[in-house]
Amino acid sequence: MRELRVVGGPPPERADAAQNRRRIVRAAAELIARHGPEAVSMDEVARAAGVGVGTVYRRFGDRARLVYAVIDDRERGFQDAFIHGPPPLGPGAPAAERLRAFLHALADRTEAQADLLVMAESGPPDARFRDGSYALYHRHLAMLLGRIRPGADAAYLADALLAPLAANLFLYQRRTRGMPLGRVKAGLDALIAGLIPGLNRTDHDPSGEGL
Amino acid sequence: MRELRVVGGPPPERADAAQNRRRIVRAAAELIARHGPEAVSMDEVARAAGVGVGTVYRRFGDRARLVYAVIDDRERGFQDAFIHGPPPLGPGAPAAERLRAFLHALADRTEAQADLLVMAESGPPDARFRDGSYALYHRHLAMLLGRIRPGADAAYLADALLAPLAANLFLYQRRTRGMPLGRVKAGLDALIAGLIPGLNRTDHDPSGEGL
DNA sequence: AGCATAACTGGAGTATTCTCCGGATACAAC
DNA sequence: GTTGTATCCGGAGAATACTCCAGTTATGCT
Repeated sequence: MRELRVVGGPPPERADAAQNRRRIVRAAAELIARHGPEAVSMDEVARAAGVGVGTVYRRFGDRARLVYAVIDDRERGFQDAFIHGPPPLGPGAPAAERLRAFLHALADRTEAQADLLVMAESGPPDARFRDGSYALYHRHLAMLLGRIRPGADAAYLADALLAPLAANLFLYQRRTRGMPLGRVKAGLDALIAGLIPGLNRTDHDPSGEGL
Repeated sequence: MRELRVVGGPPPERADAAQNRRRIVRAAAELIARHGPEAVSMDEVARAAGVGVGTVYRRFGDRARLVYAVIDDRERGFQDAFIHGPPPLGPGAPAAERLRAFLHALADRTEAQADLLVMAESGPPDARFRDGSYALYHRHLAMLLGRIRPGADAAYLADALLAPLAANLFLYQRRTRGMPLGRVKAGLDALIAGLIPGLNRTDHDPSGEGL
């Protein structure tokens, strides 16, 4: 009995190709960890992985996608913390609380991966959006917003709330403007306060954490 | 009687250098208009301007700054429409109305210059922020926000309201997601509605323009 | 006018991303 | 096992952003 391929699905990846992919990602991650994200060229990655540079491009298409593959490797845990994990990030808490918790968690992730993210978001202008994780965050945010404000344009607002966490702006605020991380989170709170019925009259930090 | 240079100011630009700068910007603008922004290499610009490529880099530092120079050339009018122009964009209208008008005008500008802006915002990650116009928009927005919500973090919120109008996101929404321009503006209205006391309870378009 | 010097010029050179395609190879069918 | 073929491999090559520096020129001072 032979298993049939899903109609229209992509052809399965050959075993050697899959192994090469893993080797490339691992080599890239190690080089980045050792020399910093900017100092690592595609040729070096290819050599360290023991493959030709053509293979790297065949697997990943461009530099941005390779870097995203490294990032995804690091944050698989975060990716389902807000889907399956415990409240307030995961299901169980009110949507407004989940929204806030999600943005804070995303700020923490951006802080942790900032250099890698900046590198990934350079390159093609749509690099950030075509990556699977952006779509995931967008869907999640749109779902929460849809519950909080049924009449609003959740798809637009999801993009608009993700935009201030673009790595280039985030890093500019943190490094050049010198804003502490807590101030960024408090600013995000102020931004969403207006979108949450019942909170829009106060400028106080609802959690009492201060900045 | 000799005129003294302002202490600490940059040395004045030599006459031939100023002429070369104008020739470079003009050549770049013409090449971009003819072949599209992506098809223009720095070497071509240099040749068309009749200078060496080293001169282009001496004047502008990198590709992003050259493109911003071309953009600035095109929108000098817009730059003071919201500073000296008539209401609701310029002074005279309530701050909340000016805020809304400004974001709409900025959306129109982003629409008009989208390809150029995308090109300019590629390159160094902080390309967008170090350009003079970003600082101008940021100051203006922070000033308006400071009047509307004295207690809020105007500097952060100004960045956050500029973020959804980053060219790469804007173009992705317009072209890939297929959002009409009016929907972007309506979404921005929804975003700021929460920041403006008294408007935060309605999802209606306050202007009645629809989308 | 002549001179000293700081600024400018331009093109060869470097580094890097990404493309292309002839040859090798894994996998399926028999 | 053998064979056919779709997929994959890898390095040479093209394109291009940016650097460097030896020679030139504008500018201010005397």
